[in-house]
Amino acid sequence: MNIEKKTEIPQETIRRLSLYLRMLRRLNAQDVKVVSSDKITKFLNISSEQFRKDLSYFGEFGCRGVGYNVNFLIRAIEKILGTDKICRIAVIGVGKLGTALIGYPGFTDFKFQIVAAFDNDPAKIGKKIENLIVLDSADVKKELKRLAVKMVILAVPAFAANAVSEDLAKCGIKAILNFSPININMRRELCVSNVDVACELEGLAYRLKKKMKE
Amino acid sequence: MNIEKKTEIPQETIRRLSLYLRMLRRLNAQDVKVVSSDKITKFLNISSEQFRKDLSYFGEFGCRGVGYNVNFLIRAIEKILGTDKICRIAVIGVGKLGTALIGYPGFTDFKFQIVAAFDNDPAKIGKKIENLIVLDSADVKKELKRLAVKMVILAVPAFAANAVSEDLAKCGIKAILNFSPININMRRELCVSNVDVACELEGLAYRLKKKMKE
DNA sequence: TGATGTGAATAACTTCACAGCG
DNA sequence: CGCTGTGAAGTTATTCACATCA
Repeated sequence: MNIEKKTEIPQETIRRLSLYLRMLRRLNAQDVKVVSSDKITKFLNISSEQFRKDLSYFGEFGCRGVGYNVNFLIRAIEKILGTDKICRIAVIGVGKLGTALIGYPGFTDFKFQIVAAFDNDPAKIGKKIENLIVLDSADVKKELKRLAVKMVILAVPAFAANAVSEDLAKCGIKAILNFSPININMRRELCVSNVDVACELEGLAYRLKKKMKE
Repeated sequence: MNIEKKTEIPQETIRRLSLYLRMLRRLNAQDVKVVSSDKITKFLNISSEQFRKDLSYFGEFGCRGVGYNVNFLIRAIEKILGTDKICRIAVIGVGKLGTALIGYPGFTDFKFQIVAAFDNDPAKIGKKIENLIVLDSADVKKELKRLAVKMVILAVPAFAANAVSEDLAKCGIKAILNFSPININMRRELCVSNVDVACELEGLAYRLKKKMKE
């Protein structure tokens, strides 16, 4: 039976799996071997039923009356997400944000590897950032194919984002994490996730305003 | 009648309002005066009904048979979000990411102003980043009160995030945009929005894997 | 006529309540 | 007994279908 197609899996379930994973890694680092759904979700603002339901879309991972084996569950969720194998990533645009992301320390524990950086600014091409030589954006197609990169982080200025994403789609990129403040044109064959600082701040501003009124 | 309490407003509606706003500003920059819900949503992967429904929670903003006045709608949405007034923000942690955010060019068009930067590293305190002198984290309470800051961007290492957020809550901060790779302890009086690069990449990895199977 | 605005219908998600099992 | 796993119930969000009005 196709375990992942029993029913459609909620979007949010996937996001929460990431959170569970992070928490589980923390527990693992603290040498916790077994943990209950209550414990895992205690600091995540998520109910334990939600946790169990989320996992239930993919199978059974716990021991009734006992809880979950931390190590086992980490591997299981990594496998579900597809992050059990090394994932090679390129960064396009090495302005301040792109540069910061290349050096991002939050990837420890993760199998994400940044293997290339690109920019179209001649002043930046050839420079070294962390362990990477900045490549010419003009060579994106050639280089990404050579490096077998499937996923990129896009951190170029707004005006360039759409054109770059078109190029990326053409050279076989399937997933883009977009930090440019623009909603890039969604082709159906492309997975895009937008991180938008201004949107987040606006959301906070709204909640803040609402809270003040109460 | 309390226009915002007719019914509860979906979380996602607020996020989408931000997207509409961005699109409207782009149209405005192109000197478009009036626009239909179809046009606005065309490049956003959102249905026009959704757009109209989202606005309907807050009132009526269009002209039947005609569409929406771009300028008027921009102001209306800004007012809804509470971003029609200048919003003063502090950045805590001026590592690479914090520094990049201070110089973030995506805030043009917005009324967000970064008015202070803090770090606890003596090597960084007193240095200048963009137009700001980096202040000592020890003075957060005093300075944020003085500067009337209600919202902060948190970009400190994971291990420090929770302690800092506790401090912030104590000194009257009401909203945190958290870039630290940790879910900070949600006090009820605090609005928190987490931006988590690893989670986003994991989400993409999952969608990528799923797409490959099809 | 042509677009908006909105109740009603549908779909998606979460919570509940409890059966199942170590 | 305790904690997991899960249908059913309840809640929330989206889509539909059409009344409305410049």
